[in-house]
Amino acid sequence: MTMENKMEEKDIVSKNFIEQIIEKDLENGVYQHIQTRFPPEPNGYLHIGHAKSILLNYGLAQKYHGKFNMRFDDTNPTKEKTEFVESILADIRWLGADWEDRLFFASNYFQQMYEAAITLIQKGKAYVCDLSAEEIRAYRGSLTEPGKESPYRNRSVEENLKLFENMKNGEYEDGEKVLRAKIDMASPNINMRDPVIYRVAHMTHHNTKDTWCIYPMYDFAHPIEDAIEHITHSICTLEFEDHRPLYDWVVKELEYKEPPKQIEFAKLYLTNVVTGKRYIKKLVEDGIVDGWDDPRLVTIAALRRRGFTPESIKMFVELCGVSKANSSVDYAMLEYCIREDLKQKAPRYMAVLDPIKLVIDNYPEGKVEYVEAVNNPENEAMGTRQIPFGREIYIERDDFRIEPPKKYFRLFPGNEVRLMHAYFVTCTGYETDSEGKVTVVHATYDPKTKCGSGFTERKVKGTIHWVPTETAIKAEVRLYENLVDEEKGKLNEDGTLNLNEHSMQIMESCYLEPAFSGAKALDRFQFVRNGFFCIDSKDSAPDHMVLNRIVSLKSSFKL
RNA sequence: AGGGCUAUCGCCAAACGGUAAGGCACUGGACUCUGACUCCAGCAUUUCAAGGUUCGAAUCCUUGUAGCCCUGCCA
Repeated sequence: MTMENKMEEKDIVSKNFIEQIIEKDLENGVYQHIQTRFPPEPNGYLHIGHAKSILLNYGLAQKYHGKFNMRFDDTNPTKEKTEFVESILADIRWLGADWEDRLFFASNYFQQMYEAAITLIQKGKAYVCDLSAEEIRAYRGSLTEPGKESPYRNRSVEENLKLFENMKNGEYEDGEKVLRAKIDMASPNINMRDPVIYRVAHMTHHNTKDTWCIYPMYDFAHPIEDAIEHITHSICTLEFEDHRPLYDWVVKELEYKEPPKQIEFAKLYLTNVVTGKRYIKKLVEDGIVDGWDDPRLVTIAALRRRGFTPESIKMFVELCGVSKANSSVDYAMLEYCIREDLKQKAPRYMAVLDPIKLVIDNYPEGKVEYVEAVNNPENEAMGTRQIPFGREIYIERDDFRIEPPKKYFRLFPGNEVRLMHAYFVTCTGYETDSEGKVTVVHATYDPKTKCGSGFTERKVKGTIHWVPTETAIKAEVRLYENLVDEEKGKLNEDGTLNLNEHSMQIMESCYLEPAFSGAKALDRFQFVRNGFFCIDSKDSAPDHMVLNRIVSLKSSFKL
């Protein structure tokens, strides 16, 4: 069954709560169409959690024949960089979310936001406040006590208008004055206690440069951005639930037709994995990882470099579902998705990580023959390849035991196994060095048992991988494991992380089939559980292959 | 005068008063030129707890409990 079929099956079974809201809105004529958006602030790289939001918003737009907008929420020049704009767009493109010609910047709406603020002032719903940041905090009250009103709360409309214009014209220092919404200082919701909606910041903005020295706050800007773009369902994460009354207030006071509605869902966390922009940023800045695309991270760039496909991430996100319950998804689910996708499209090659020489004593010296191997038994369209076979080959050290444990059915003295794509061989002996370490394994082969010969007279329990000694390609391999936080994937109180010690292993060497013609470039590989490798590439989409022997080494056979 | 949100299997997650879907993980077994894949079987008499309403409750009511978020001129 294909991934698509599985997904379709799921769709039949249930709809998530956001889909239910949308369908009800469409039925009741609240909206004639639906429009969603993904609105990141360009202050870092995207990670797996953002993928959920992107794919959710894009998927919803597709499902209900609506539109999906890309929008940078760049209302705070102190944190944003153009560098991040580019990386974010590249990641979203890679994920396959298509914003068509609708790429927007909140900063392009600054004029409209400025005018909206004036509207509020004229309606007596906003005022310029001279209190300092500290004073505002003090006046705001606490979680259990109401706030008290600012002495500047009742300035006249005319005075507010003048003062706000002065703010815009740069007549005040940063922090000297702010514009506040006039709502309710006694509200149990702290966000409604006359929130600041405009602040002064003399700073060059990545997009608008020095045009403005006042910038709108998120709570004021976001509903306006959504309304301007005719967004219907403004989907965000749980921590904004408390902001929804303010969102609705802005949209109502500004009298937008068919106002957007905010819907919140739970963020995606991966169990024991460092998620969260803030934490990833710290790892990058502290040099604990090589960069934003370090394969041990779960940024989109890292997952791509590590070999995850857009399809696998899409499948993962859909499998996780959408709800309002805080949860942490098992990393095994992500691994399942990449296995599911790659097993159809990755060629299955052989490789030996820790080699031991196997000499087939009854095979003619100097003879080389080619055996034919299917590239992917589950996908015949991938064709076949020829592998040179000879008297001496490498096998995996772990595939030979002098004293086999119970139920071990690979090579040991007297036992016969299949060399994948080649012949049956029977182990006849072995050599060791002075320390007892096995250096060479001896065997004999049975010419009748060649792959493709149709030989069925007897069977073997084990099939092992091999590479020719002469023509194998030697490469350095890095086996990456997750950067795991033994606690919760979050920082400790003192700012440190509880990282595992073995977040990366480096293998000295790896012997690969000659099929890897571009092997000189292949100095780095990544390991995905159950034997999926990909070529580590910063510049292009990674090539994948499946090294099947790893499957048994890493996963199935537990001694 | 605090407010908001959430609790269903080890992990996600359906169920919308009619008798606990599905996926991941795990455990058996079959198959196998990859100990993989695939296949088949198993995996919540019970939904945070305790009461109540009802012929019938995960769903409604009451009272608790636990977790997450909120006191930026961040988003």
